[in-house]
Amino acid sequence: MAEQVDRRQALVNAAFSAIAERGFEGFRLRPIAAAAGIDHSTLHHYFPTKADLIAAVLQHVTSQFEATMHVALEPAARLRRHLGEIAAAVVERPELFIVLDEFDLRARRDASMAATIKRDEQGWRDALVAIFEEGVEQRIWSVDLDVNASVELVIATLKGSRLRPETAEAVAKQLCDLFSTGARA
Amino acid sequence: MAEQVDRRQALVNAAFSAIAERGFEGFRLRPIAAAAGIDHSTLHHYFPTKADLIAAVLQHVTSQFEATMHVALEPAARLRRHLGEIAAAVVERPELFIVLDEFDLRARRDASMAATIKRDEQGWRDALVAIFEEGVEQRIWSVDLDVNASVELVIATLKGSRLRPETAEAVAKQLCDLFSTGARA
Amino acid sequence: MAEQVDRRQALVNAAFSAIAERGFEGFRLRPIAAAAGIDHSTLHHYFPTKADLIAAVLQHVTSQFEATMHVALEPAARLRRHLGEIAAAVVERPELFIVLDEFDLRARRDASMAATIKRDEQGWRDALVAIFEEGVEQRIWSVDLDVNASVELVIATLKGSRLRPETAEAVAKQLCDLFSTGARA
Amino acid sequence: MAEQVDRRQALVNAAFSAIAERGFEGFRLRPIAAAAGIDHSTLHHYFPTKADLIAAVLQHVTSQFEATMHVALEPAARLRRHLGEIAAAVVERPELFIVLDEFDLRARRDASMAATIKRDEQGWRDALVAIFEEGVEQRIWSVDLDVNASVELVIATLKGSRLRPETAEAVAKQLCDLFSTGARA
DNA sequence: AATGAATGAGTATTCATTCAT
DNA sequence: CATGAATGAATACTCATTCAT
Repeated sequence: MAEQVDRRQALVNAAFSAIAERGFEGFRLRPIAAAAGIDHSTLHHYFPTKADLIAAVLQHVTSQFEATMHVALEPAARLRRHLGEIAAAVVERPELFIVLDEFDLRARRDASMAATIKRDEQGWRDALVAIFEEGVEQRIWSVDLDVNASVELVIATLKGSRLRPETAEAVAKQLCDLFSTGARA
Repeated sequence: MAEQVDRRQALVNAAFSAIAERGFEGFRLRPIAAAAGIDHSTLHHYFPTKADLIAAVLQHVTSQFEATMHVALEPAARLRRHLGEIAAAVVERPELFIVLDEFDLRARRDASMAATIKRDEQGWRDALVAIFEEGVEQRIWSVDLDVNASVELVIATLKGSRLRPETAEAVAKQLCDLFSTGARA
Repeated sequence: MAEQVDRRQALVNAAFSAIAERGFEGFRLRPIAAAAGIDHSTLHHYFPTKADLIAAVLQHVTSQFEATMHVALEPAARLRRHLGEIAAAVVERPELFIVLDEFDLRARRDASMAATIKRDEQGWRDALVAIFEEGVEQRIWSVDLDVNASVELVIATLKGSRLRPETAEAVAKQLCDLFSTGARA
Repeated sequence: MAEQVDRRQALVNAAFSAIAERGFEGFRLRPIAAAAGIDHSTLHHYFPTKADLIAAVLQHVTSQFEATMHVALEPAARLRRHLGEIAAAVVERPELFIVLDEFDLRARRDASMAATIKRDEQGWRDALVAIFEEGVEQRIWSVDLDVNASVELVIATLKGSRLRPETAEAVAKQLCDLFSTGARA
């Protein structure tokens, strides 16, 4: 029983690494099976089709993004903490975000993949909305602040940082500073 | 003579559309040739290898991004104008940005592609640096403004908006507002 | 288990016949697979590349030339017997020698093939050297006999007979007669 | 007019070199045309089909083997001279003999090629027959000498030497010595 | 559960040849 | 004469999937 779970997980891990390194374009089942130490036809016992394995990888990836929101903190600090943590994650585990990018791009042509991603992002989006709404309520930010646009800005910025991990932290900090103090002389 | 150019261009256009619609993963030469109305072996007369065609598509894509900087404007207005124009382009021609995303992702595994993209982006990066440096000089923005981080923030944000065209304009405006006035109450 | 060996052998046999009949120039994999009664892609299950199949054919061919030297015989008789046996083989199985010729020619441009052939020929060459050295020692042949040149002469003659099987036996006999009566001590 | 002849010859020369270096297996028309400095479709103006060009190469090769028999010499000396000259040619222009080998092998599957080669060889064969018949007549060699077998032996030996130019001269000398001392009347 | 043999549709690429110019 | 565009049949090789064992 445990074997099964392990094998499945080994396959998902191998698939994840393969996608991170070579993208979907060069994603082939045989090397995945080989990396997991099993015959390539045995792989089909665990994942009947290639799409099934890919779906499992997506699950695996999204499951790593349990919202790390620190609700106890006041909004500005919470935003800073959140942006910092994600930027740090981009630096520490760039493959995770590379793979996410692959999935984001693929979701454009795969409805079920798009749905999974959207569901997963909703939690994130809601948490960000909460930050900004609380911040406005507490007069940290102006009542004129466009909450939705701010949320999308944060999301877009973080997504856009994924391909350049080396700039992720500076970018996150800069965005945070703009929200905190603005840029005027 | 004109025929040649047309055929080549027709192939590049067909390839561009195919990548926009199906990504690199499903990018096959036969349908491209068919879409251009020629035999698939004739395609190789124009582009000896698949990579050659892809390179031509990349050229075609990057050539559409002639810097649209309005140097006459003062820095803040220039930034606003620039962000607005790109956001508008994302809305009007989302495929262009989708394909750019495909190339960005592919560049991670293809050095020559990475070089082409980097060269192309350098002009953009330089123009943004100029905006912020002039802005700081003219005391529009604080001398403490991290110019490089700001540039990367703008780039990351715009790249991150590519996958969600519907939010691109609001996001660009929000970023611009933060630079102009900040968000404080 | 037996199936596997049979299929592999069937492919090698079919490949051998194809090379004998049409040479390397017209050597294509599909007809080989068809002759062995399998799909052309299944062929790649047994021989990943064309070169692998060709290498197997070479092995198969060289393995048929286990030295048929009769060490018990005295040198002159041994030479006569050897020449006679090879000439007879050229007559009985001309395809074997045709294919050998194809490989000899190909070896000029394929180092690993050249190595295999050379290794295989070394045994033959050594056995011939032994015949002539013993013959000189026993004063059957003159001490002035150039052993190496004699060995190369035998080899060249036999190789040169491959393309004209109908003359092979007369040629072998004639060469033998010359050695019998013309090189005496 | 002279241009035409030159172009044709340039193509034949280029084709000859290509066959010498890569054999028939890798013999392609485009590189031949390129080597001759013309477009690949212009080649078809001079040689409508690939086979036509190959036939011209064969003509070119066989034309280089004008019998170099020195009829004035007495038979044994004539044989020695002839063998020496061919062996020297093998050493000096190995490509010529390599290409001949390619043609010999190909002639097995191409009747018209076989005919051309046979016709060309007939002159050689006749000259060798004359040597041995005169030699027997003049009691240089025994009346028991098998003239035809001797001729075929000479031919086989020389053909067999083609693939090993480095041994050609020693082999020719050895064969000659055997005839000198071993077939005496 | 696991294997390896088998499949067939598909992949880029090649090449002799033809044809309009 | 010469060109380059165009063809189509062929070529080795790939890969997800299936099936008998």
